[in-house]
Amino acid sequence: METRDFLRGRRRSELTEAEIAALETAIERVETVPARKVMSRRGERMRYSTLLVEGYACRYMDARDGYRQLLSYHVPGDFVDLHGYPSRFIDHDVGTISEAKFAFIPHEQIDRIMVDRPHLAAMLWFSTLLDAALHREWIFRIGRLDAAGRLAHFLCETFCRMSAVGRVSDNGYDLPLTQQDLGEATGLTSVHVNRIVRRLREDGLAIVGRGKARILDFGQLARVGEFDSDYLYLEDGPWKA
Amino acid sequence: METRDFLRGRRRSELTEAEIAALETAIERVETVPARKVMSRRGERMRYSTLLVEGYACRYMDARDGYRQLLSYHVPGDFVDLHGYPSRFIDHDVGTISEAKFAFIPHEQIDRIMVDRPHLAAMLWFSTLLDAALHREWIFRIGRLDAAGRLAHFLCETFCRMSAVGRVSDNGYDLPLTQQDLGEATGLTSVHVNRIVRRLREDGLAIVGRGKARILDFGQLARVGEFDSDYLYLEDGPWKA
DNA sequence: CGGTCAGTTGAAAGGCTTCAACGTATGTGG
DNA sequence: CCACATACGTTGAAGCCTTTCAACTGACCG
Repeated sequence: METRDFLRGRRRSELTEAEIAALETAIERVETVPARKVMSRRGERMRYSTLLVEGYACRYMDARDGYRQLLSYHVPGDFVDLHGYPSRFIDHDVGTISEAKFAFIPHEQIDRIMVDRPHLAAMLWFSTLLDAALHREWIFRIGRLDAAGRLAHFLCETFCRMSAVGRVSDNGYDLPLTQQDLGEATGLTSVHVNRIVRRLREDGLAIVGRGKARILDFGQLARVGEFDSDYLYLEDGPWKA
Repeated sequence: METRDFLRGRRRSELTEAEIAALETAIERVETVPARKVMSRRGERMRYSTLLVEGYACRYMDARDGYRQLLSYHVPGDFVDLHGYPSRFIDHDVGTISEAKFAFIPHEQIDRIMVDRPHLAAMLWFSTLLDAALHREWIFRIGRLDAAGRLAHFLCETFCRMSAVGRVSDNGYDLPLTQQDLGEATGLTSVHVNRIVRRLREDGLAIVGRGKARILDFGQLARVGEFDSDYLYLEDGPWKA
């Protein structure tokens, strides 16, 4: 059951047994990829899409001067490059953060789903729109929040998403990002991320470091980050007070 | 032919006559909406999706302190809130910029397209992924470029998109955005936008004002904004030197 | 012709970056 | 088991890009 976490914890994602089985049989192979490895490159022709089964990955773009901008962060259950299906190629890079396990689904299999299973097709479409909603929230985060707000918002987001796929215990979860990575996700320098992480810790909001995050005061963190989990389309959980 | 501009000028968007006809007959009604009017509100239940036929619109989110963040800018041919189809509601606001004409397509009609016309359905899906690609570029723009770069990038993007749908003449096009709006799109204040617009003009790159933009030196503007039109999936045009 | 809204400009303040050095953990080879 | 390399994290000081605050201009309109 490699598709176990696909759309897990999301509203409006009712899949029938038959649909889950269809998705499962569409998988060609499952592969484990080392940490910090490029999976797909900008402009590359895509013949399959990959579902992240275990581990963490991200999308990113490179600026001319060598700086990176992270575009999204992915957790198990995310259909990472389904964006390459309708257009047959992708416009950004995809890479792993930690060691990760991917299920490969050839595009011909998705073609068949489009023809035979309109509802499952709509759910695949839906999952790419969840990414779009995530992107919009990142625009808001970077465009309108200050450094502390950006970090707080990012932490709230990862907390909720990890919780939805059962990867949170005692308000802590794996977050294998360096301060450099966090800066590339939030449009900040690693130096400034360092100072903000420290402030969040001193203020008792969250502890970030050593590949882990622990949320100490979600309510306060959500206030600082102007975070509202609606855009994640999650079933009810601890983040809805 | 209200769907005349749908996917116009985009690569990988071959629609058959029958598909265009099917889309055309899916339209329930066409409506003209005044400038600066809210079309859909965050959290609203959606029963139809709208195709922008003429005029300009945008997506946006409000921050607590009253500031807005624009999330995308829409030109004729854009299927603005198709994002509300698979999930039945939207997570952001949509409003007009100028007076605009919309074609309304009920979700039941899209359901039928999903069942009867898998290829057209894939094209609808594709059009929402163009939005996602746009969102990613906006993240990059705001996260990694300075003020001049952000404005330059935004101008290159609107220039290319307007050109693709035949709304550019003599390198000039309608851009009915105030400097305040431009600031909300780029994560800047209107005061700073003013200074940058002035600099772009003095440097001979572009003239922005009075609801119009004119590109004087696209190559230089693209360099400043680190702009590459790949993500727009456009047929060849003047922007590919 | 006053009122409003967009645009313009100057001066001061501030948040974040830059630069640079140092600390700390982990791993590897002699 | 220590010496060394490397990568990540920490801290301070200086500088700059952008914001903030404030005032003024110009265009349009009832």
